[in-house]
Amino acid sequence: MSNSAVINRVFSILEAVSTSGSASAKAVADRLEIPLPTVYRLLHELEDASYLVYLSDEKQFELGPKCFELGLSFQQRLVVPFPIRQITDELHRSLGTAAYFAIYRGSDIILTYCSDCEKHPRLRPLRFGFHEAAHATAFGKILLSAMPANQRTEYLDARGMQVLTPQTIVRRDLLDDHLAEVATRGIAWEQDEFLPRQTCAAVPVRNGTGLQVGAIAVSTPSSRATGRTKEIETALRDRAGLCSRYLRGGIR
Amino acid sequence: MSNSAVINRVFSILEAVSTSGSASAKAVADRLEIPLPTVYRLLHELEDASYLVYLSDEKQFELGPKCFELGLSFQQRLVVPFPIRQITDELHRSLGTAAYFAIYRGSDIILTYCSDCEKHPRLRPLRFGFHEAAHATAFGKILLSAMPANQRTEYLDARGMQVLTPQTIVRRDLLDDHLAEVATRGIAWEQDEFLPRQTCAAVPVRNGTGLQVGAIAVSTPSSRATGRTKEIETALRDRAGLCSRYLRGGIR
DNA sequence: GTGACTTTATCGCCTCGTGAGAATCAGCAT
DNA sequence: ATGCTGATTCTCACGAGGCGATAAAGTCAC
Repeated sequence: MSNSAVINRVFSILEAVSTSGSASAKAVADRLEIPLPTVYRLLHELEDASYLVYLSDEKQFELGPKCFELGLSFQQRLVVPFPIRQITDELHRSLGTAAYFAIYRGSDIILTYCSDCEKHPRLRPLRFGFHEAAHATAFGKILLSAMPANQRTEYLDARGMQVLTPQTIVRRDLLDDHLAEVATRGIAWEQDEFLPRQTCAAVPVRNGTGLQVGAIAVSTPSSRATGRTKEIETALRDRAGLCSRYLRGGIR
Repeated sequence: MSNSAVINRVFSILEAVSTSGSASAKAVADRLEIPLPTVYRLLHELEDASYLVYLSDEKQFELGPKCFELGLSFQQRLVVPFPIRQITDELHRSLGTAAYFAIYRGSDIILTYCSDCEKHPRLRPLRFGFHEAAHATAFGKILLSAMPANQRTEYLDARGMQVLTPQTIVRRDLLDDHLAEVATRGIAWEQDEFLPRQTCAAVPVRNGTGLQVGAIAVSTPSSRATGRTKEIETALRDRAGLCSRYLRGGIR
């Protein structure tokens, strides 16, 4: 509603080129159902701004260097402090699971650090920058569990609740019950809800004022999680405390 | 000229936020001299599109996840084939210098792979994605030397010829002479022109049709380059040949 | 040179962006 | 509570400039 058509078009073009890898003017016009001359105009403006480049040999447009610079800038803005990385690494090693650190940002929670190895790889979709499917990930649930009801509704309505596995919780009432439990227990579990046969757990990290500012999490095959819940929970709470202490004071 | 004001404004806002790391609406308005209500409108459109996020606690806007996705997409588009990386790594090891691979893209040459180590670090500004200052870098000269005069003029006029060190060639006639020599010799040298006390060399890489498609390069402190020019040149030509052969055939 | 395609130029219509100004909201100190 | 300050949103009338059907020009392959 009430959005500038130009801006939407410009970004839809950028994204069309991005997902295609490279695209001709005509391909973009067809795909987005925008008249050709208009597409050319916008493509050229994007090219002038260095967000696109034109490969004249192949008559194709591709993403330009400015896109990479934006990505870099985003990344630099979210570098995780060394002590937090250390704590996450140590969690990874001691539990023998992939470990993650995620941080609040606006109304989202973004994965900013992964610690894994060949033997205990991270879940494929979980890389730096991941912020989707909050209802189906352990650290996403931490975010949701701390939200007031109306904000949670808004959040979930805006992004939807995708069905990722048969176990994904998609009924809103069930999710609310589940999140209430997460909030009281101070730990979020997720079994086969994001990826089949994979289990995750997350615990909130707080800053000096006691506010949740992020979460520390682990993932492991569900087969290796059974019988270790107590151990994992203790390890997570332990490391979350260390992170919170660092964010509170600086010194350990 | 004759550019859409909206589009320029949108991207200048995006870049203002990017360079500031985070910025309030008022700061953006002041910096770009755009009236406040307009800035708010555009900021919100960018927010709706997930190119910005609004941190309500701090009343600040920052780059959103879509920016990172664009950057990722750009990066994935330019991944260097494994054999080329191997050749560059091997060059790095055998010469004891940082080594680089850069590729043509549109009218630019973009650095797509760096091979370095603690002992032989790359030049700081040269990271993946680097494409500036073609007149002052060895692989940039490779690009320029292969351009017809009018195209070269256009290129240099568009980006200017920044003075980076006292040795940087900024007189167009001198550069043309220099590039003519680069073209005939098939190797580009750069001594203290990009960074003081640092020397680079680059040799073109060709594809099956004999067209230059990129360059392989090295950098080293100028003090360690003297007396080794022949050795470096041979090593570079050697590896460039391997790269070209790979691009020509696939098999080694 | 011919045909199929890509890219640019033209141009009047009319949308839709624009920004001054004012109202509203949010936070904070008194 | 009560102002006070600064951030944010709303309103609205003007007119710049985006839009796209159409057509012309360029480009390339065979």
